[in-house]
Amino acid sequence: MSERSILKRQVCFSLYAASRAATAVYRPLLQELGLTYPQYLVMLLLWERDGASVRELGEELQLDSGTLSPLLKRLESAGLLERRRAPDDERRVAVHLTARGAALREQAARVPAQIAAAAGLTRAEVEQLNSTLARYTDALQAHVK
Amino acid sequence: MSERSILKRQVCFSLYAASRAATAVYRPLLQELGLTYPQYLVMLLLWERDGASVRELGEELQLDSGTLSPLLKRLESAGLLERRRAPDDERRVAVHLTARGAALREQAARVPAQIAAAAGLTRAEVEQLNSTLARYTDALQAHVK
DNA sequence: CTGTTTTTGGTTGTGCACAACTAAATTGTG
DNA sequence: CACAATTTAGTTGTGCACAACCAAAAACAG
Repeated sequence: MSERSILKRQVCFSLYAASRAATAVYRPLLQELGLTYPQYLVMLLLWERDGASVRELGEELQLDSGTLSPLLKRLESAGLLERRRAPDDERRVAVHLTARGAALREQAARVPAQIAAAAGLTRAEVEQLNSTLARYTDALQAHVK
Repeated sequence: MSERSILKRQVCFSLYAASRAATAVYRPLLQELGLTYPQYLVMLLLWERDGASVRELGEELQLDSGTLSPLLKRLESAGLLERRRAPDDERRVAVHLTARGAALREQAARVPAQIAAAAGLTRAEVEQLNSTLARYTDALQAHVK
């Protein structure tokens, strides 16, 4: 293990590299849908929770309005969603799918299987990786606050 | 496990979130050194391999010149390094630390321990996470080419 | 009800990532 | 040697991330 480079010995770098490698695998698949990877994550949420507010999306994705506002604006001008001020609380902006946005779900349904094929990990390994990462993220986030 | 949200069930999102959470823990520590996280990675490499070329740095970091060129320019104007065309092959740009850049290594030496404290994983878990991530990244990268 | 505080979303500015392209230097081939 | 192909850095343009700041709406306190 000591022959690994200075970078590869650090978990942070492995994460950083793995995350970008995963995004690179998604890129060509999502390009067919006209989405970037963060846009795809937003759509995943909206397909399950149409009408979520910007704050709720940000909570799930751990992204602030400085990232989400322009991203949502791009999805809006692509005709996939609409933003409407909530009538009962005008601070909130509810994000609603258009028919086109909702329809995209069918096409996107094929994506996860294609990714899984590329990952080269067993289902059990995926489960374990996922849960270790979740604990790691939680520990780090607790430390920042 | 099925009560996890649509996002948290996907390894790709766990990676994406974990990577950003890790960067967020580094940020205040690196700010004292005047570095961003990707800049810190470049400095880690240079502290071990002063004079590496842009191509070599990009190979290790999996970053292309579109990312590295401006990043190196910022480190250069911060007085931490210099870029010199290699006399034997003028296509290559060798990146050399300045005295200030080399000296920063002492200050940076404290960073990894502070991060480890925040991670909340045992040494064995870190080792396993790291090796699973490396295999995952390799599998994904093989699939892209 | 009035003034303050909090919540919510937005804007601006900086720094990655990465695709697409360019230019210069080197290498390979007939 | 001539000249095509390759290697190496750099530039430009788009889209995240995130800090710092702002404005409007709502909730709260006296």
